Amino acid sequence: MDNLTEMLKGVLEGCVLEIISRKETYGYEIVKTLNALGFEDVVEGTVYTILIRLEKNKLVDIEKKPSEIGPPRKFYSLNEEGWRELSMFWEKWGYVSSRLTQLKEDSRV
Amino acid sequence: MDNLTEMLKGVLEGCVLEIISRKETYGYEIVKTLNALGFEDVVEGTVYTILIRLEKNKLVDIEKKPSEIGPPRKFYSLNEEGWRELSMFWEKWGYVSSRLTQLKEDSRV
DNA sequence: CAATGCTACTCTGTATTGCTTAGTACCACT
DNA sequence: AGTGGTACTAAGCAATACAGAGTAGCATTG
Repeated sequence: MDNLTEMLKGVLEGCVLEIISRKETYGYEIVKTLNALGFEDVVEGTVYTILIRLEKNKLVDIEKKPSEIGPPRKFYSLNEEGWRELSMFWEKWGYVSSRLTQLKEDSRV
Repeated sequence: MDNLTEMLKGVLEGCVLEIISRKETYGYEIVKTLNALGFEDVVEGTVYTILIRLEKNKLVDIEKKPSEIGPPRKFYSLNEEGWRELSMFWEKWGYVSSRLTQLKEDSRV
């Protein structure tokens, strides 16, 4: 799927929160997870800026750990505020999603 | 629902296209339609910038008509390219939407 | 006829977000 | 020494939605 950029605004951060919520993980792995999920064009630069934002907004805890196959990794996990934010994200998504679905369905009547 | 701003990026234009596709309409009415649809905080400034963008991208035909209850209205209708864009929008939406749903469902397993 | 309120459009500037591009650096393998 | 995969950083750009102010037509009310 081409050029989803604009449509990903506002949802990509939520996806990253969701991925982190599953298990402690790090930037590079998050990129691969997103790619595997179908967001194939999401690149490192994008994810790292999101991670920095999450850190600045105090939604994550961070722990640096060495890796055996490369440079050290920064592991992210959600803190309490992060869980709240994730919950709010899904709530918003549900709202917007249902309105869009409704709009689309109406068009077929 | 509060502060959907970021999540509306990339979908609001599609909503406007969809609304125009139903019947020839004008900016002010589009705002009211969006508000009624559940996008209550969408204001005129936002819609008019979208309409100007649609015009610039040659996705709409425009006709100015007088109104009996106020200033004249600029009526918008989709041209062929507009219909193509609308179709692409729903395709993209379907894609993103299904990935998000999948991500959310996975989290409950 | 002045004031108010609804209708209707225009314009300037701002914040946020994701993307691009480039760079640094660690490690394993050949 | 060179290559390729791993892993993070950082500066600048483009697109979008929003805020806020202004202009203007028309109807109703006092």
